Amino acid sequence: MRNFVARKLSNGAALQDSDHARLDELMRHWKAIPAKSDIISQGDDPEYVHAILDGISCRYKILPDGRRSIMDLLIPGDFCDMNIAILGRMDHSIGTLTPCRVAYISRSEIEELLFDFPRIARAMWWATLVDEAILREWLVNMGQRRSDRQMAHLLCELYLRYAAIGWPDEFALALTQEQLADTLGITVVHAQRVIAALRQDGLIALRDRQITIPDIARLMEFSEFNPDYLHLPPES
Amino acid sequence: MRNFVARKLSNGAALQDSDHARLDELMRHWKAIPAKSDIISQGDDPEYVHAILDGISCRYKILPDGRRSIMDLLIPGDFCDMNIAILGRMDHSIGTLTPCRVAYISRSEIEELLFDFPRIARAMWWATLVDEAILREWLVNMGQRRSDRQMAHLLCELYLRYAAIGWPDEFALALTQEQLADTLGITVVHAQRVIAALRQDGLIALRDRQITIPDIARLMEFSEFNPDYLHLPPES
DNA sequence: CGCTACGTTGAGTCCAGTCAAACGGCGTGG
DNA sequence: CCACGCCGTTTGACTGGACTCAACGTAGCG
Repeated sequence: MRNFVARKLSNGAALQDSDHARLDELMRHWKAIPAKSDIISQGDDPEYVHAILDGISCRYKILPDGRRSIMDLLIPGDFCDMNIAILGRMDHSIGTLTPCRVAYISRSEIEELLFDFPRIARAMWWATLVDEAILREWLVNMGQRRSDRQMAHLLCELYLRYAAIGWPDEFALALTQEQLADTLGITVVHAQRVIAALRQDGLIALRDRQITIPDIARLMEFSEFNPDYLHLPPES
Repeated sequence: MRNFVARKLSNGAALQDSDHARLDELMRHWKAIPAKSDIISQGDDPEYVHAILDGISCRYKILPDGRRSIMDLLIPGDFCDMNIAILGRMDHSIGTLTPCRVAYISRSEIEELLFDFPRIARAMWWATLVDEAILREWLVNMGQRRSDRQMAHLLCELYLRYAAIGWPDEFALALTQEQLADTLGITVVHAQRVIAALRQDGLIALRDRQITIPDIARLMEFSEFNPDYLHLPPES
């Protein structure tokens, strides 16, 4: 099984063999978590740092009236709570959307890692800053675009993020319409209509209840997608 | 003139006299920038790190059709581009909304600072992570709340952020309706109606074309404001 | 076989956008 | 000094995108 954490980080810094070896070691310990379970809950002061090895999870908050707001999608290679030690308590929760395999690493191991492997430390910084850039772009997306463009923009981003970790299979997104709706801040009913319209126009396709992208260039043009904010290395 | 950078950072770590002295030294060099000018533009690879000493500026992007999306408001004490060296080029711009005084610090001075003053370094980390938490809350705000609550929520946040740097005067926000509208992702016309409605209900007041808050507790209740995400120390 | 979760469709409502116009303050230049 | 233009604010009428409520379809599963 490939190490998607290493693949992701190598977009942020040129890792060497010793870095890869250490990362492989750290990913040995993992657990399987079913869909729709919390990895960390709001208010926790977690003991371990978690990284997604497989599946999709998300950062989310629940509002007083019960609505859920998804603020981040975490795919294989992403860290959940790298820096939470500095803030103390989690101000949001992290939960699985699909079944996930999640690596857990003790805080002391992380501290050693950052100290002994400066290239990895730099790549971790890069990853943190890219996460922030993604948040900013999501803000633009929600604030300024109509919901069909929003949906298309989100799909473009995920397509590129999967590409950036060298995902072996063709892009196929297994989220439910409710999960997509909570991410975009729209209702399930409206999400359904948006998806239907994008399908009608051939911008996306469904296979096995999963969303696929027949022509990424067309989808990017439709959603005015500019990949700069992902800070990926110039494509090889 | 008080050092708002030091005041802000002391919310994230207990600074000592030597830390304060060094921060005061670093803020010696500054320039005045008129309203509506860029401090850093998209695509730049800035040589200096900037901190706001006075006034309000913002992170923003311009969309292809000319609309502006404001993704962050920077008030005195906030750093603009702490970590941009790692990402290389700016994926957004930073510009003033009101006239500002902006300190500039060379990258090498920053590196020395982070190395020689571990308490400051830790506080900088704290500030970066709080910025991220604010972005996430803005995402919740835009996605899930109606525009009157959105506006109220934003005002509550700014009220607390000004309080957290020990702002000497009563809170009074000098942004135009267009600037607020671009921040919330609504139109100027609608921003005007929202402000008028909040005023009608006595939740906000205008004085000198500036927004003031007669009763912060009422405004917080109205907007379902939960201050946890700002990670401020328990109020003294 | 019936339950549950997810997806689909329709009708009506409402929040926010659009277009348009007018008002007030303020600085500038004739 | 006044006229003018600019900027930000205010108001009105209309439109439209997204929400609400409600029902039905469908596939998987105990």
